[in-house]
Amino acid sequence: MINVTLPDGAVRELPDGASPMDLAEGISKSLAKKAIIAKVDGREWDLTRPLDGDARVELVTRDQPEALEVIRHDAAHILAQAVQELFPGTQVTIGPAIEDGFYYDFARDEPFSTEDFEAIEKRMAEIVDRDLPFEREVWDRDDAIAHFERIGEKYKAELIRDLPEDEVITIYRQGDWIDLCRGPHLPSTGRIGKSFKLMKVAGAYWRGDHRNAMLQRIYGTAWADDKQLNAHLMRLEEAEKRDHRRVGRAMDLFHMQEEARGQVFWHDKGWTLYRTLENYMRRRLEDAKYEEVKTPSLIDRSLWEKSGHWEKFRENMFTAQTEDGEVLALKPMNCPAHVQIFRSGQKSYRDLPLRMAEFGSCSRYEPSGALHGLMRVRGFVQDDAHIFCLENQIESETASFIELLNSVYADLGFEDFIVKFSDRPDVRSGSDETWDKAEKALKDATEAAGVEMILNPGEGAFYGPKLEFVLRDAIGRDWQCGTLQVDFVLPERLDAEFVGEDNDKHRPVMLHRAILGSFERFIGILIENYAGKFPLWLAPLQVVVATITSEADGYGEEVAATLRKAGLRVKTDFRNEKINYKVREHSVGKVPVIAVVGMKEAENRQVALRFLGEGNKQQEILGLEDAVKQLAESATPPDLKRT
RNA sequence: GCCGGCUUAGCUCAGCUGGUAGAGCACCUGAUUUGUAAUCAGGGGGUCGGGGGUUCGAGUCCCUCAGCCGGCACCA
Repeated sequence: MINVTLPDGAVRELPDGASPMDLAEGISKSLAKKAIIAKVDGREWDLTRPLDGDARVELVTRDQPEALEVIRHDAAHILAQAVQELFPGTQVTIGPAIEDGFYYDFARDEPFSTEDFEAIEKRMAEIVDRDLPFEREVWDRDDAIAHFERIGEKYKAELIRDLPEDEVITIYRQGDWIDLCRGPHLPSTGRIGKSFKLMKVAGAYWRGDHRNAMLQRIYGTAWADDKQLNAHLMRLEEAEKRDHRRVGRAMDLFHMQEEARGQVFWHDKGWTLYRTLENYMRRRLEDAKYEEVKTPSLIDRSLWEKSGHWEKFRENMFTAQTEDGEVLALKPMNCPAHVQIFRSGQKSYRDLPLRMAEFGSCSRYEPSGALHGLMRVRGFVQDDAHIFCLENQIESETASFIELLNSVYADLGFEDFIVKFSDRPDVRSGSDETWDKAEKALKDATEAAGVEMILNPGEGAFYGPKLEFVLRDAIGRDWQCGTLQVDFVLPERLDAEFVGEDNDKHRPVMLHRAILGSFERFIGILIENYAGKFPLWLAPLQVVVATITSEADGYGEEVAATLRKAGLRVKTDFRNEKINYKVREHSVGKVPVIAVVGMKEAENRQVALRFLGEGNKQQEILGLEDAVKQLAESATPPDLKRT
């Protein structure tokens, strides 16, 4: 007999060789039905896998979030089986559960198309109906390799070969189909249900390496029930409406075109938004004791060679050649230029920390496939700054940077975001000792600031480790916006120095940092976050004064003039149209406030303010002076409200 | 850059197995002076992404280039 301890502390006796399923059935039929997997002493465990002794056992049921991962993983297996049944000769590789779904990578000469999805989904449903038990088997390593080689699954064989020597090779069987897999799985295919849907096909390199073969990845989504599935599909549909490219066109913010790939034509309204954001950032930087500079766009290649960028990023730099053979590069970033300003004249330890900011226009020749609306462009402006400081100032500078970033993000509507810590990459500059020092300094400082971070191994910059502040777009894609990088390398390479207390020359440490990252990307995220319905202070057009009859136009003009005088961005709509028409048009155009003016208002010197909202007509009739006062106040940028 | 898909009016999209292009919205004109999400009537607008080919005939089939979209790779 074995003793099983339940989460509530109760202990149950079960016969030897009993499985978590037996446990569940012993408790209640409905639990046995709802159970997905078990956690045995904290380890994930198949329900049907016999327990190997006394243990703490927890049953994970269908309604728990962890269950979704298992359902999705199972769905990936079923997808692979369906594909192999329908398309013989297709090799399987890997197929994990991911956020909202799963994928499976296949090797096949013929491309899959979304037109194949219907047939594949149908076959998947059949496999669910077959209710095949998932059976876990432990295989000998060499047998497993030989088996997969024999059936022509060279990717699987390679995977097994590369597993650590002591790894237990487990194979999961569903009917006559088997796959190398760590598990766990549901007891049978019937338990998964049919709340899944194939979403898209895409190319993906074997093992994520571009030197390897290109596989075909089929993405799917899977949920515990149809309600969840439909809710997810609905969310996606809603998210699509927030796409910054779509909203940007609809609101006439910007456009892009072939002749200037990866660069933005900012229209009047988009540029107003941009400038509002820039002015806000400028005030925040001034408050935080930064100085602002401006450096050249075209800089001789010799400087890029010194900094190390030429060697590492030459292919991604735009260059220009003069008549006499001089090669210049359009600056892809600002740091070497800032070091030049630091180097001009003498710097003393008394000048440190020196915080040098620039709204720096940068150009990078990004790979064609990487371009993506405003999120990934070739011409962009960073809210860049470099903090030249002493080693013992890294911690306090990191702390105040994180505080500033938090405050800026909160003002712009982002309360939570992910922070990643990226350490030394394989190809890098600087000695291991320098890296040890830089990584420790950044990590300690971040921890001291109380920030939770996710480790992102090997993803640092070539000159130093970095903190990445990641925001999410409407459909869940992550984009790095803010960053903080500790750099002991560039000051050395570019020979930056200051005179210390001891009257000797010393190297400063450089902190590279950005809050928005690039205006382009950040505005893209901002558009999607607000779905174009910006808070009043950011909205490019804040108020439309719309008259009901042309008799009120004179008063309407006066209202508009008064609002403009109070600093608001105002347009008038005196067209010969019904008020319904005007309200609809400006609501669709996401104008935050419509000031409706008819003869009633004109006679009483009032305005009817209608605020952008979900269907419900929120309006307020105010005296002109009160209305102006109220609007001017709510249009005040958050930082100016605080002072 | 790689794999796949897409590209028809300003926008969103129709156009079956090849027989020389349509809708809604937008735009323009006229009428309507209107009270909180679309007033009515009329009108203009497309070398169907570029180039090449097959065919008596190509928006439709084939090749090629470009751009965009979705992933992957890259991201100082």
